Amino acid sequence: MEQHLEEQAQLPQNIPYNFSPLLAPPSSSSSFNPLNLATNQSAPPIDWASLLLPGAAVGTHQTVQGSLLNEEAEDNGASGSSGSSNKEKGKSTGRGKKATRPRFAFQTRSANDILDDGYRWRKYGQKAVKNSAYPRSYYRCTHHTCNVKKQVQRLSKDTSIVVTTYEGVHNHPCEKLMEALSPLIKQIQFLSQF
DNA sequence: CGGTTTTGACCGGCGC
DNA sequence: GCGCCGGTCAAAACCG
Repeated sequence: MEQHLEEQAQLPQNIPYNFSPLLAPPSSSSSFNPLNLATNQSAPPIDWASLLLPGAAVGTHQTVQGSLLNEEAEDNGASGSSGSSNKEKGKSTGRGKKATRPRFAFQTRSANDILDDGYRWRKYGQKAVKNSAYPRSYYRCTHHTCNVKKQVQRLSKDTSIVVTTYEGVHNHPCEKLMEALSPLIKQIQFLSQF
């Protein structure tokens, strides 16, 4: 099933950016848009790495396009149980009780496979996919309370394009972001006391 | 020495 | 039922 690459080539580029620093678990719906990302079609592409880390010299890369895919999946807290891993991948269509784990993918033009989004990832797998000459890498967020996953894949057609697919929402703040924002926050707190 | 990457095995879904 | 294919596990290697 590799057709979804073609699908996302047709979807509009509404990037929800489910990034939730200091945000409670998914009880409240997340149309949270911390950086007030304009989704104007005339807006220039966003250089995420430059936003998140000013000091990082990560070559030239730009977000080509992104898409949102909703899929039913939910975390099972039991992790590390060796032997048999019970995965309930229900194909139930009517029961939408579980909060849909958001999956969103975007393509990036970059010479570097791994773009630093401020979170820390641990690679747990790599597989060769059928229609691509390049392998797909699987990453997981290193926070134990957080089971966000992402996969990175380079297009065989255009080597300069990297497809990154995020799955899930972080339930913890991003350290690098907080670090970068802390002077601003302090300034705001200081100013707000007058 | 602790965390991360590597890499082959394993497993489950799906199509034939 | 079987084989392909994609996702994950886990042990060993690697690295700061």
